[in-house]
Amino acid sequence: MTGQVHIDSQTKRLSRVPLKASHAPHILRALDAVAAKRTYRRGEEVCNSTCISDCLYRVTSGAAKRCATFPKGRQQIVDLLLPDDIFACAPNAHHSFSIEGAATETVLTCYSRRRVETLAESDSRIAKLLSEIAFEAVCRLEAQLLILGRTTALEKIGAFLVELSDRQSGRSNSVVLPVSRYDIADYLALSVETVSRSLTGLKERGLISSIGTRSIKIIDRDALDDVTSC
Amino acid sequence: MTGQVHIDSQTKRLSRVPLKASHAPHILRALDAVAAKRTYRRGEEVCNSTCISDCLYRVTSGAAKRCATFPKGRQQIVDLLLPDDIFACAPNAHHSFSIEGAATETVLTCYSRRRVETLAESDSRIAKLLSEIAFEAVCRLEAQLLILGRTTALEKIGAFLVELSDRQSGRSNSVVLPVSRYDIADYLALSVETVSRSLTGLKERGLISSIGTRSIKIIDRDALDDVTSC
DNA sequence: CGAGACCTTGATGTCAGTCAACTAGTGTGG
DNA sequence: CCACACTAGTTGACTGACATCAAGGTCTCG
Repeated sequence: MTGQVHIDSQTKRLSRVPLKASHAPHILRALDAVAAKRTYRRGEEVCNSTCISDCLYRVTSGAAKRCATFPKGRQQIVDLLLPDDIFACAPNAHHSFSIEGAATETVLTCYSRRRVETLAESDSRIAKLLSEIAFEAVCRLEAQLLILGRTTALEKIGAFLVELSDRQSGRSNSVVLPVSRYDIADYLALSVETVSRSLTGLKERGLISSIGTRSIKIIDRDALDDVTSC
Repeated sequence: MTGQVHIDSQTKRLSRVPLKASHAPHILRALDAVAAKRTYRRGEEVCNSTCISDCLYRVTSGAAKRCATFPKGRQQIVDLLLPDDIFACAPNAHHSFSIEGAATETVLTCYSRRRVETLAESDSRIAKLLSEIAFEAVCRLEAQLLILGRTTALEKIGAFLVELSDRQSGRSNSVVLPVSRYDIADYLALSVETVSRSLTGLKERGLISSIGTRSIKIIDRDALDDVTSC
């Protein structure tokens, strides 16, 4: 399917390979002529689950977040959408979700969902594409679930950085944080303070270094993997 | 799609409706003639992500768990499969999953995945069914994510019971725990002791009562929802 | 310059993990 | 039949980690 497992012969460790082996974005891009592009600012709402959107979105640049709001106000980010991720705003019986821009500038390409679904009925490749989109969503959610399942904040932050690094550039050691610490906190179910403290903790241990507040360099990836694995 | 939102006029609260509005199990059941049934015992492995299975499973009775094992031994249950849930064992680049029987007796119906996928290419209803299966998986994962995202153990346990109640009988107030406390702990990323303590805590508050160890009655659902919502 | 969002650090209380002990049920084999 | 081992569940004592509250710092934008 999408993404493959490679065994790094040196470290005998499962190395992460970006999941972008999918050709779904490529196929969708063929429809860009009839698609609409829009730029969203941080916090600007793309859509929410009360209004059933007739759109399929592809992140072109920046980042979007799908978040659920608990009755007492706390937010939980359920999915972090990065460039080339495709998503729709499905209604959900149990919770109300909203999708917002998360980076300072987020560009989304919007495809007519009905059109794509109609195409899917005659073209099995499009149908397969829809399955693949869902499959990738499952993969992202599983990955986040495993991050949330970790016990300590350091493990969560470490795993988050590793995941982000994999999803972004694949092999490079520099990670760009597209979202604020507050969003990271909502993503990891931590408080902002703990996020901040954990990052400085990783710096003090010499595992990462920061270039500004929004860019991080992974110095000792093996040690980071050790911290991460619980 | 699957599942609908009803507003309970009395309580003005979003009431949960089972997601089983899906007709996917129904369609698949039409294939039961060419499907294989098997019974699994607790802990028995159905398949794991190293061997790519050519099967699509439907839970007929009992319960199955999809779990990931962290390097240092801890287990995280990533998906809890209850009767009429459909799942496959997809390979995952990042983690190794295994699917095991979780109830004492779990019956799975196994369909040929290749056959279903071939059917999907000619029959758009089958293709849609595959999308729907994925969509339901996304719903389950999102629900679990929101449970894991809660802060206190009481909230997690409460939300877990509510979710289980919804997925099982819909409206009845009795919840059958198909899995052990240990599995609940792995599902909620808690320790067994905390699971036990939280359950007795809910009992002491008079929100639930237990009939044996594996069956629970929800006494005060509103109060349980209050505990749950953070 | 001031306002506001974003980030960091410190002090403190609470909650959950860990270790340990105990009970109950279940199955096995002599 | 009983002794034994094993699994499942519960409860208690203790410690460590995270949330919370509070304060101060940095940056951007009007």
